[in-house]
Amino acid sequence: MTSKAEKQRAALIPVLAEIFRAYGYEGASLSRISEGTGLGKGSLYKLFPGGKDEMVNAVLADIDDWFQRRVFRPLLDMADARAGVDQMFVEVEGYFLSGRKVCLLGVLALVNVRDRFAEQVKDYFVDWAQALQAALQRCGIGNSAATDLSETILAGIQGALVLARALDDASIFGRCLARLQQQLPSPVGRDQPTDAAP
Amino acid sequence: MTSKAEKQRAALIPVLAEIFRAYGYEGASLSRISEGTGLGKGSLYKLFPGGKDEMVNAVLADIDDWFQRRVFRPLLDMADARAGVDQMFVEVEGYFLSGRKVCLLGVLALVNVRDRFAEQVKDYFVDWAQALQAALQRCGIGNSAATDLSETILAGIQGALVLARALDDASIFGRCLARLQQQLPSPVGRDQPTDAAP
DNA sequence: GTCTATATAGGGATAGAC
DNA sequence: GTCTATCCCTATATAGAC
Repeated sequence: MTSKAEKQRAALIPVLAEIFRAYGYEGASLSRISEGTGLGKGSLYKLFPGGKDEMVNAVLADIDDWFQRRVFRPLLDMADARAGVDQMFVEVEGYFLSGRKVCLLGVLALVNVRDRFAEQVKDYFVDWAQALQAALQRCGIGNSAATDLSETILAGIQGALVLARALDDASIFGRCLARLQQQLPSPVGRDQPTDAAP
Repeated sequence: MTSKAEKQRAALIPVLAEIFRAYGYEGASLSRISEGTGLGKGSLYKLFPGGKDEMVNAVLADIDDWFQRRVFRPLLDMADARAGVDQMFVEVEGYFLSGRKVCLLGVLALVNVRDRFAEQVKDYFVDWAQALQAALQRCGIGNSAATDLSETILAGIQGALVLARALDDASIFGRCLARLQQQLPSPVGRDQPTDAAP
């Protein structure tokens, strides 16, 4: 049983995630990783023989797992679809620390190390889009409208992270999420305060 | 007169922009730049004594100039504010090649070389947000609603680029832009086909 | 299991030949 | 003005001491 090493590996994932998030793949040098984790390079290679690539893959697997459990599956499984969508917004806001953290998948999507992690990046967004689309349909939205809204919401979230970071103003993230949520149909017996103003 | 060198520099900017866009700051090595521009490192340093930093700054200045002329100033100056906003969407779609190119400012916003270009990144988005907000107000939208919508649109554009790239599907970009445009008030005598269904 | 030392490659940057 | 050669540093990765 390599349980010790496995536990250690698992404990490192969040730290590694933070570093890759902050500096990107190329910007996250082993020295920085060594400094951030408090482990020498030798130890790092014992735990991740594949080097940075393996670290990123481990981080991506962990992120995927988190989203599957906390976001995608609730969207697909919850009896009350609308509640699943609402939960998604709550989880997402928490996950990105209300806009102070950036999306590693988004970072990897933009730069051209992308080709190395393209499938995982794509799968992540495809899974999310499909789960959200299905939930929106179950909310009573038509097929193509649900696809559109799902796309709008995913793009809106990613863009909110970019903008919050660019303007160095985390509050943008919450506001964007709230407006995206307003585009949802009212959950029964509540009207949307979008158009008619006093 | 160093006009020759200046012209050469100017001609290089778009190539450099493409490289930084594709690979990010850290991923754009001088070898890649040398290969992409067809110039040796020596020549590059003659033209940009400050190295990569100066190259990026030159690219950012060029981008800023382009957006000022084609997007921000029209938004601020055109008598018909709504036409200015419409032009923005057209220009943006063209600029990002309908979603096949990514936004360098967005890339720089996400990774932590960011601190080095933070002001320029911030200024770019601030200028855009302010110009758009002003135009939207002139379209008859209330102050705070215009701020909200301006934020939504900027985030939506950036997010659409991320998503298009992540899913490797450029068509996403156009669809997202179109939906953002639908959130604008109707330009007089045309109704929004959003809510009322057949 | 951890770190230090080291191998090897590639990074940015400059000097100098042409 | 351009490239080649070169400097020095940092990067990744490994080997081996403890």
